[in-house]
Amino acid sequence: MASSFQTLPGFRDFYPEECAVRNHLFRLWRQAAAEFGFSEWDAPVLEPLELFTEKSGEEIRRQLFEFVDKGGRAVALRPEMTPSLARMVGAKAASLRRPIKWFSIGENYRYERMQKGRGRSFYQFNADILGEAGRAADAEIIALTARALELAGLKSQDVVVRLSDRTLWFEFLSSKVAPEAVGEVLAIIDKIEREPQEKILEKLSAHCADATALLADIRAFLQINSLEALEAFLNTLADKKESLSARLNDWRALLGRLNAMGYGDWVAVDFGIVRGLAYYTGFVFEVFERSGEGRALAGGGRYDNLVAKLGGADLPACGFGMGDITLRLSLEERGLLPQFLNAPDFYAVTSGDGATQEAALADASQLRRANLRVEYALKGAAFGKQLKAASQSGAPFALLYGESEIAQNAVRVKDLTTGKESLLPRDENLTAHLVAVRRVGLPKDPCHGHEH
RNA sequence: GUGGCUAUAGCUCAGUUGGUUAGAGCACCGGAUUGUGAUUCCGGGGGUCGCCGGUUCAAGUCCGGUUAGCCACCCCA
Repeated sequence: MASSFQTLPGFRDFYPEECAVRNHLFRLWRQAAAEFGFSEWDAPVLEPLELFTEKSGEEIRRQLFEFVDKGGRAVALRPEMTPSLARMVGAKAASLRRPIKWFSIGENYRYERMQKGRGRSFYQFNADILGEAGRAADAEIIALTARALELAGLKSQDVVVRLSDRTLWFEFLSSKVAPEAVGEVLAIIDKIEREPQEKILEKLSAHCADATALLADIRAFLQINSLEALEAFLNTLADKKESLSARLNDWRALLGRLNAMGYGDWVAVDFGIVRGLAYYTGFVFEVFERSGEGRALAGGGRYDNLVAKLGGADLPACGFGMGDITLRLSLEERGLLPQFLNAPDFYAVTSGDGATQEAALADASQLRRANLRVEYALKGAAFGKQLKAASQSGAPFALLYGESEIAQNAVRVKDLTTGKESLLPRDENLTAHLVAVRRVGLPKDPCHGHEH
C-alpha cells in the first residue's frame, strides 16, 4: 500500500539492510583514515546561508537547500563540508599542530535532478591535509583515496585515479591566452569530446588569434598519458622552460611517492580532468571505473587559496571527497558487499523450555559479555524451524541445546556452512572455546552428530 | 533548470482488439514436522493497477494533467 508520506525526492530511508551497508562503508572509511593518522571532525548540518553563498562555486550555490528559519535567519543545509572545515580550522589555526590531517563522514544535501548514483542527500567521506604545501601531502591524499577503495575490495584493475594538474594547464595556456581567460578556456576544453569541432573553434577564437593552432596544441596536451610522455612534450616547448621543468619535478616526486607506496598502477596521467573543480589550484584527480561506466567515485586535489578566502588563516590545503552512493553501486555490481552484515556469530537452538533453555540463556549471556553476537528464537518453535531461522540469520554457527546435551552438561556446536558438529563441555572454558571457534572454526576431528 | 522514456503486491514482472471477482515467481506468515537448516508438500495475508480528471454502457488497458522514478544534458560524491 502506497503511503501518502513518501521520502522527499532524492532522500533515502535506510532499512536495516541498507543501514548495514552504510555502516559497512563508514567502517571502511574510518579504518582507512585511521591507518593514515587522520582525526575525525564534524560540524552542524544546518549552517548560515552566507557560509556557502560567499565562497562556494556557482554550481553548488544553485543546488542549495536554503530557507529562512523561525528566527528570520537565512540558512542552508550543507552541500559540502569544506566551508565548515575552513571555518573550524581558521578559528584555531594558530594553535593547531601542522600538518592538520582531518577527516569527516557527513551527510550533504544538494538540490539537483536525480540520476543513477546521484541523490539529493548523500554521505561523503572527506579527508584533508592543511598547512602542508609539499608534494608529499598530495601523495598522501591520493594514497588514502586509493586505500579506502582498496579496503572496500576494489583493485587497480577495477578503478583508476585520473590525475591532472591545473598548475600545468595554467602554465601551458598562459603563454597562449590571457591569464584571466584560462578558466574559460579550461571549461571549453572540458567539452572538447562532446561538442563539434567548429563550435569549439568558435569559442576558442574569442580568447586567442589562432584558434586552430591552439586547438591542435590542446589536443596534443590531452594526448599525454604518462610521465615520459609529459617529459617529452614539455621538452618540445621553447618558452617558459624553467617553471615547466620545476613542475615536472613535482610530478616526478608525486608519482615516485605513489609508486613507493604501491599505488603506482592505480594512477593514470590524464589532463582531461580539468574543470568544475573551480577552486582547485594544483594537482587534481577523479576516480572512475576502468570500464568507463558510472560516475566519479571520488575526486579531489589541492586548493591552496580556499581557506584564506573563507575567512580563515592562509593555509595551503589538499583533500578529497568520496560519496556513498556511487561507491555502493560499484561494490554491489562487483559482489563486494558482504552478504550478512547483521549476522550474529552464534544462533542458539533449544528443545523444550526447561533446563535446556536456561543453559542456552546462560551461555548466550556469557558470549555476549565476551562481545560476540548471539541470537535465539524468542518464541518456542520446532527444532527444525529454529535451525532454519539460524541459517537464515546468517550466523556461521548454531549452538544446539537438547536433553541429551544437557544431560552431559555439554553443548553441540554446528557449523552451518559445512554441517559438521562438535560437542563442547559447558565448563569455565566454554566461552573461550567458542570465541576460538568463531575465529578459526570447529576443533579438528569433530564428532559427527546425527546421521539418519 | 532543458529534453526523452517509464509507473500493476515488499521485489521482478504478466495482464489479449477496452468486457465478470487483476495473476505468477520470489519474499513474508502458518501447517505437515517439539532433535537437524539454506533442496519437499499444503495453506494464508498482502493491490481502490502512482494520483486527479476526461472519453465510453464498460478503463489496469484509450486521452489530458500531475507526481514520482529512470536516461541524456549540466555537474560532481
